[in-house]
Amino acid sequence: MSRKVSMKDIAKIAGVSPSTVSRVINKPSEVSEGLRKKVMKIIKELNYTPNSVAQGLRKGSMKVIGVVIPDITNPFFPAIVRGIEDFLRKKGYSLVLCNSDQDMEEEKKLLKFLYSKNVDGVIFTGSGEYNPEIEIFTSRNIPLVFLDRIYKKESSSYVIVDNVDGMFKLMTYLVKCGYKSFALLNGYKETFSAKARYEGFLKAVKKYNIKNYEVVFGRFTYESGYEMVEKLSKIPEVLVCGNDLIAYGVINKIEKLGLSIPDDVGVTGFDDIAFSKHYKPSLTTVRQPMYQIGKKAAELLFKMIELEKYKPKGIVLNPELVIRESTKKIEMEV
Amino acid sequence: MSRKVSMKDIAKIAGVSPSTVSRVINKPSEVSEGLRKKVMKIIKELNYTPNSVAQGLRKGSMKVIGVVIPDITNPFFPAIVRGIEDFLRKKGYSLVLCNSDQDMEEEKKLLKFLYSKNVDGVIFTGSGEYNPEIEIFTSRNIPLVFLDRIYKKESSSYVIVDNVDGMFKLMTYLVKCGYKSFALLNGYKETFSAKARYEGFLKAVKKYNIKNYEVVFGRFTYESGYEMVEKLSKIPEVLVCGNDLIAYGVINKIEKLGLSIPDDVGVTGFDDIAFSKHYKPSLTTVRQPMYQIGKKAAELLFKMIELEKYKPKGIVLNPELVIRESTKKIEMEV
DNA sequence: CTGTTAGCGCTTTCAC
DNA sequence: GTGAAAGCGCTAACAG
Repeated sequence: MSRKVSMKDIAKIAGVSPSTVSRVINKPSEVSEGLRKKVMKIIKELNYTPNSVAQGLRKGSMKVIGVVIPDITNPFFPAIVRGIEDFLRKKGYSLVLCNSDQDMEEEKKLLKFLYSKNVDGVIFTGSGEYNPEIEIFTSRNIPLVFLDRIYKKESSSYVIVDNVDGMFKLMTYLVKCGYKSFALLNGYKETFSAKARYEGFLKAVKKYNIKNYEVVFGRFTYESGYEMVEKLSKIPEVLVCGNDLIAYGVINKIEKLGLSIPDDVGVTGFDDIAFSKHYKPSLTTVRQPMYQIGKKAAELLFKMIELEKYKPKGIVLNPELVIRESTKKIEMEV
Repeated sequence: MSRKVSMKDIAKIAGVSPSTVSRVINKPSEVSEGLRKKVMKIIKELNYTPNSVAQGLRKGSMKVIGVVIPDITNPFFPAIVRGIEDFLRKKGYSLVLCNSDQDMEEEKKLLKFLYSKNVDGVIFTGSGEYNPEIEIFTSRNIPLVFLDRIYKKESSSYVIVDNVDGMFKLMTYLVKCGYKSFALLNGYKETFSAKARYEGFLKAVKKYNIKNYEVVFGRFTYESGYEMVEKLSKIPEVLVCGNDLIAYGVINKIEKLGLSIPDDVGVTGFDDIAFSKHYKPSLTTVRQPMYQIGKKAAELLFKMIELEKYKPKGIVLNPELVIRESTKKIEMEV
C-alpha cells in the first residue's frame, strides 16, 4: 500500500521528537514512563519496525554474516548451515548463503560480493588452495572463520575436525578386526579432507606395519567410488573410503562383483551423513559432528564480531568411530 | 586496518565531486572520458566498492531476499535452495536463509525478522496452516512467493508441483503392474503434501475401482515409515509411501519381516531425493523437480520485484514417474 | 528526561 | 558535463 512508517511518523503522532522514539526503542530506561507507554502504544498500533538499513548505515553494521560453502546440495553441509543459523539468528544476525562449487573464480566473486554487501563477518569453506581475496576481509579486520579447512598462511580462526586422527582410529579398529589388506579410495587429492585422511591412513600403515595396501584418488562422489573399485589391482579385505558417498558407490560395485559385505570384504566411510545408518549394509564410518562444526564456527565468529580485540582461535573437534554392519566384528583379542 | 574507503575519499583524491564518482559508477556514459578514466583508476587502486548499505538506504532496496523453509537438513530442500540462489545471485541479490521447523510461532518470528531487515521479497514454504503474519508483506506490496504450498486465501504467486497428478500417475502404473491390494503410508496429515498425495491416491482408488486398500498417516520420516508398517491390518501387495524417507523405513521393516522386495511386496516413494537411485532396492518413486522449483520461484519473485505491476502468477510443475527396482515389472497388457 | 543537531555514504535533482 | 545541496531513516552527542 503506502510507504513504510518511519520513526518520524511515530514521533509526530506521539508529539515527541524522533530521538525520543529512538530512545524508547533502544534505551527505554532513559525515558519517562509516561512517554514510553504513549510511544510504545503507537508503535504497536502502527506495527512499526525500525528500518534496519538506516540503523545499519548509522551503526556501521547490518548484522549480517556471509557463509560460503562448496554446495548445499552436498549432504555434508546442510547440518553445518543449520548449526550456524540456529546460533546466529538468536543473536539477531542473518545469514547470507553462497555456494562456490569449490571454484576459485566463483569464490573470489562471492567474497567480493559479500564484502560489498558489508557483512559483519564470514564463515568460509574454500577449495583446497589459498584464496588471496580473503585478505579484503582480514586486512580490514572483518572477522572470518575458516570452516573445515585451514591455511597456514593465515593466523586466523578456524573450526576443523581432526581428520587424521579420525582415520587413524578407524584403521586401528580395522586392524583389530583382523583385516590384513587395505585399499584407500579417496576423494580429490588436492582437497584438505583427502589429504588429512590420507595422512591418517599412512600413519596407521606405518604404526601397524601394514604391508599390503593400495591408494587411489578420485572424487568425493558415489560415481567415483564405483569407478575406483575398477582401478584396484586386486580387491583387498577392506575398502577404506574417503567419505560415505564413495562408500555407497563402492558397496554397490562390490556387490555387483558378487562379493558380500562384510563376509567377503569390509567397506568403511567417513562423515556419517544421515543415510549411512539406514544404508544396506549400514555403514561403519567416522562421524563428523556437523551441527557442532557449524555451531562452534558461529560462536567463534560472533565473539570476534562483538568482542573488541578477541583473539583468533582455532577449534579442533573430535570425530567419533561408528561401528555398524559393513565391517566384520572385532576378533577376540589374544 | 583502517576505515573503509568511501566515495568522498575517491572524490577528494581525484579532485572531483562525490556526485561525479557516483556517476562514473552508475551512469558512466554521462561522464567525460577523461574524468571517467581518472576516477576509475583511483577506484581500482584503492579497491573501492560502494557501501551497499548506504546505497540501500538511498534506493530503498538492499537487494536481499528472504527464504523461509522448514529445514535445510531435510533432503528435499537443498536443491531448491540451490536453484533459488543460482538464479538470484546472478541478478545481484543475496539470499537470507531461515529454518522454521514448520513451527507457526517460529515462522511468525522469522517473517517479522525478515520484514525488519527490509528484504525486497520472500520465498516462503510454510506449515500447512495459513500464517497471518504474511500480510505484513502483502499489505505493503512486498513480493512474496509461496513455494510448494498454496493458501486459497491469497491471490498470490506460488510454485507448486502437481502432487495429486503425480500420485495418480504412480497408482495408474501400479495398477498396470497388476497390484491388487494397496496401502498408503503417508506423512503428517495436516500437511499440504500429505493431503495432495492422499487425494491423488483416492482418485485412483475410485477410477480403478480398488476395493482393497488401507491408509495410515504418520510423519515424513524414516522412523515413521518403519512404525507405520506395524499399524497395518495386513501387508498388502504394494506399499505406497508419502515420500522417499518413509519408503526407506518401510523397506527396512518389510525386509526385517522376512519379505522380499519386489518379489513379495512392492514399495514406492515420492520426491526422488538423491539417494533413492542408490538405495537397495533402488526406489520406484515420483520425481519432484526440486532445482526447477527453486529456480522458477526465484524467477517469479525477481519479476515481481523488478517489474512494476507484474501480476501474481501461479506455476504448476509436473512431477515425473521414475520406475526402478522396488516394484515388479509391468505385466503384459491383455 | 527531552529536543536539536549533525552525519553515516550514497544518489539525485537542480543549477550552472 | 559537473558540482552543490538535500535527504533516505536512524542514532548519538550535546544542550537545556
